[in-house]
Amino acid sequence: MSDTTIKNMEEFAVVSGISRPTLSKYFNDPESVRQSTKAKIEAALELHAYRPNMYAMNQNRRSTRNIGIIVPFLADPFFAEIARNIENLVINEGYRPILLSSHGDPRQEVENLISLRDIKPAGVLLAPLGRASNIAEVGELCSEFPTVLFDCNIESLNHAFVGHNNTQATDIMVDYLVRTGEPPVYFEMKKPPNPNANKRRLSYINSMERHGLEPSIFSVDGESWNFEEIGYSRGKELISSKDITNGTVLFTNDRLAIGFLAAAYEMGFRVGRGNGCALRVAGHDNHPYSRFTCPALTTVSHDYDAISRTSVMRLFDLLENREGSNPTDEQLFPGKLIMRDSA
Amino acid sequence: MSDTTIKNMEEFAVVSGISRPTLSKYFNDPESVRQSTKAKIEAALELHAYRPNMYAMNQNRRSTRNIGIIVPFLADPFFAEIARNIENLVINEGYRPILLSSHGDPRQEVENLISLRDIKPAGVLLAPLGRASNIAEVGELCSEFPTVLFDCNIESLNHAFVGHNNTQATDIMVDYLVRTGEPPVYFEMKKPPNPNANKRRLSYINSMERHGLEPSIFSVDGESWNFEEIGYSRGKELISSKDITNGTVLFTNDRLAIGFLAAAYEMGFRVGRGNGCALRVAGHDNHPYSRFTCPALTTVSHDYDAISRTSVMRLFDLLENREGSNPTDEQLFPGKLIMRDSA
DNA sequence: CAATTTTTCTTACGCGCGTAAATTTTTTAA
DNA sequence: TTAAAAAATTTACGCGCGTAAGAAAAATTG
Repeated sequence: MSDTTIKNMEEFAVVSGISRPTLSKYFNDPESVRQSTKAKIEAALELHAYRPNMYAMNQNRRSTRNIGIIVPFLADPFFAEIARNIENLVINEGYRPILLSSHGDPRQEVENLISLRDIKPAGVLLAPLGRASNIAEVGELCSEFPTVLFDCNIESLNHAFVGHNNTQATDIMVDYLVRTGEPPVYFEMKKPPNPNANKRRLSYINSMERHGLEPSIFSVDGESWNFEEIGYSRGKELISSKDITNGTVLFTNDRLAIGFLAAAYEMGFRVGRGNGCALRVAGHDNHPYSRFTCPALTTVSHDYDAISRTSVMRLFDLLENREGSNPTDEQLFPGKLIMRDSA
Repeated sequence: MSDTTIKNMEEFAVVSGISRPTLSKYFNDPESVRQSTKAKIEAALELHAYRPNMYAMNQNRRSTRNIGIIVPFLADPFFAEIARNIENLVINEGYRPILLSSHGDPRQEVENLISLRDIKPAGVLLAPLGRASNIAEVGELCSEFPTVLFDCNIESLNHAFVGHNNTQATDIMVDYLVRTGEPPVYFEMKKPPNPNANKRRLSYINSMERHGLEPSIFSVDGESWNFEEIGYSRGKELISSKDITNGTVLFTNDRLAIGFLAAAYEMGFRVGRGNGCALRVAGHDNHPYSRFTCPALTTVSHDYDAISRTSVMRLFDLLENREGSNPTDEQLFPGKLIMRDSA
């Protein structure tokens, strides 16, 4: 590497012997110039470290290569994993992911949407908070930039969406539980932050009725994203009051189940499907920690890979051809039963 | 809101009746203009939605208001929490946090450092991967931008650092365990990705010797960040081979302990300090999930709040006054014993 | 080899804003 | 009321790059 510091494209044009407009072309797409000049440029690049100024580039570009990614709660390993997947896919497309978390707070979500506008993203991948989301703001964003919703749909927007088939997933779980033991009662939050919970509850009810069984639902208080805490404290109450002492409990999501398992353990109730187990417990999501609960949690997994891959793919469809694949399509991927020791 | 769309500061100057240079001043610091003009501007802002183009701003500014934040592994709720704290503090200072995760991969860490350069951050808060970090690259970044390291120091850089007092924290845990039961054996990874682990091991050894006890260490294989998996599988092996059947086990970190607890549970070993418990288990970090293990995990907490607050504070010290508070200082905050049921 | 196509070069302008200098206006102090 | 200080205005240039248009050079074709 040489000692001369190149501070702009003009200077790099001099040392590389390539004109600035051609360099500009190269940096926007290395394949758009002749092989021989590409080679020259890259040779010069080896000698004189230079990178175009991102702000100057994006100022004039019709479109930046930024892709906004908003998830509702990054401290949840579930979303952290999905975000990580999506980030990598976006990078592989030669774009620049900007990851933002709403931290479970609708105001933060709106803040994030505003931040995104500053960044003038080429497109955005948005997993909305759901029930609490500011639908008007989200709708505006969707019409402002090419956007794909994932994980949680806002149906009134009638916008491109890819996610998990909550109905089918709950269904196979109920089937499994009914087939292998006591039919499940259902444990959920009265006001779930995420509307997927509604789909899951309905699916539970339908499945139970299809089996000729009476649905039974515990709707507990709690509004935040502290699911483990809610599962733990409400679970303890229900066990104390003898509302739950045996049988099978199906939880809206793994995190509630994780909290409940802690409560059951603490109160001396053995969970599992073996002899001497009072309770069976099942979750939903295949949370990264569900393998390490005591006992390991039986759950339904999302098709993480298909969902993230398809979200990104559909976004780039939008970017390249706005008329392309039906932009209001909802695309769902089936869940997969993960049998472990808890049920 | 009016129907006229303002597309740049020039146009906004016309409709607001304020000159462009004054507007520029206002947007860089609303308090830098007279109250009366500030009021006029904000009145106009109500009528004509306008936001300065971020790219054009940052292109010419001596310094952007971007603050880069790099954490080693965002899918770990531990870092997710810290990152969330820091983000909020940065926003409160009127800056713009850019959060990047290295996903446990040193190459990704270098990628992140390079990405940061593009963004021309005013400053950066970096929690390095540690042992695997590319020290040369990190060092360059430190000299290029005002930087504060946190969580994990790279001592050879001799750079501003704020973190957890691993030595003291391990010490109080060993004290507690020795005082209340069997002295602990130590469980760690042979090649821990994070060098804090070395401090903890040394502290364990010292503490034990101070008590006149023989240190005993299990160094298990495994190099990745799948700590739970490692704790689980290695734990199962050690229990099977009867290397661990009773007594007290102190783990380098909570995530290893979480995995081990799952293994112990599966193999029918009861953990806790009550009667009928074969094993006591203790962790380190006060991981967000450590409250919900079976049994709840006794651990040592970082002073999350002080660490994130101080990191941000010291970065802004650097920003405002490069000569200020000794930039090579290492600042440690003591850990706090969290007694729960596992030990 | 000439004719055609493709690529590069030269020239020039614009993006939206920061910022400096000189001037004018407004506010504050005396 | 007047002088001094503070703030706003006008004017003008620059940041680093995108991009358009016409000329020139290089590669491809027959």
